[in-house]
Amino acid sequence: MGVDGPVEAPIAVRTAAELSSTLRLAVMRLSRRLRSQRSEELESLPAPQVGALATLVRHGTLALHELAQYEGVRPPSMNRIVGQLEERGLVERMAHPTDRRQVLFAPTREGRALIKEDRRRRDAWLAQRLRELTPRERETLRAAAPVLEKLTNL
Amino acid sequence: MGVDGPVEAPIAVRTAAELSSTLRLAVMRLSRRLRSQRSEELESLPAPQVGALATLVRHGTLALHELAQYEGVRPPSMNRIVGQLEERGLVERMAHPTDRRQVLFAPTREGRALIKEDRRRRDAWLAQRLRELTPRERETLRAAAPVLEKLTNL
DNA sequence: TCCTTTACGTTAGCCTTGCTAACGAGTATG
DNA sequence: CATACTCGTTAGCAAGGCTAACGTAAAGGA
Repeated sequence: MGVDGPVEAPIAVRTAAELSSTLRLAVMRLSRRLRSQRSEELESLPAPQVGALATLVRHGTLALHELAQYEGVRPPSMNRIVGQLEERGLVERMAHPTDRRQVLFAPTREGRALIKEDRRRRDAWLAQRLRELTPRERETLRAAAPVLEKLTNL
Repeated sequence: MGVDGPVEAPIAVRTAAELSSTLRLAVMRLSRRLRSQRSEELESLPAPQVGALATLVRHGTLALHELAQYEGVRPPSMNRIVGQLEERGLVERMAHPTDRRQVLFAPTREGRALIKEDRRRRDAWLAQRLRELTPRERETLRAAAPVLEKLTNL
């Protein structure tokens, strides 16, 4: 670690393989840093609950098995998670309009506020880092952002 | 699909706040995708063991408490983790040359090979995605890679 | 239509993994 | 040389994931 070249000559990215591995490393590390910038109120919430709540905020209303699938967890596990979220008043359950087997979950106003605050927090952290770049570097990232976004949809 | 240029009108990234949130979202999503591309041999290894092994490969030789710190885990937990890695022949323990309290851990040849294969796997996945971009988009990412790397070091 | 099959959510019970507390051995410090 | 501190380890506890099994609801076939 810590063997950085001079600032004027950052690591050259020439070959396709270099591009892959540099990009992979940077993205993984940056996401770790971002993940650690959790807001204080969410600190007290276990990670699985945060994940489920965030997914509910993103998608609106989901059945239990759908939510479990999104979170990469089995229905019984998700059952426990949403139970805890419900106890804290962060999600609410309701009956499916036509299929009475399904139980739908949606975030409450409070749940939504919590997630929003967390995003705001991470954005603020990243924004501060971006301010420490040169205008030219920011411009580069501005151009790259849509491409990175496209990459996640391939 | 558009041939070239901003025909698809991807999300415009104008303000600083937009840049932060777009970048944050893309980085988090991309890292999730990357994380899921774990190599088959590592599939069988629990995540904590993979993490510890990867850290050992990156840093070479570490004492137990250092490794625990890197992985954000308490010494007793790390103790169990390296015990399991040792059983599988992926790491080996040795005495500290001067301080007889400390126990040093280093990856074995096999452990190193496993992590290397995993990285190769993820690189291959990302490289394939990159090939699906336009040359112009790749060029954009090539310019952005060093900036992203710098970002992780701020 | 009725009977069988499938899907959904829930409960029960197990296993893994993290933690704190406590301790012995080794090192630093007065 | 006695005391305080550090490191690794063990023991025991709590949380969270999983599979198995079950009741209810919907879908499908004779």
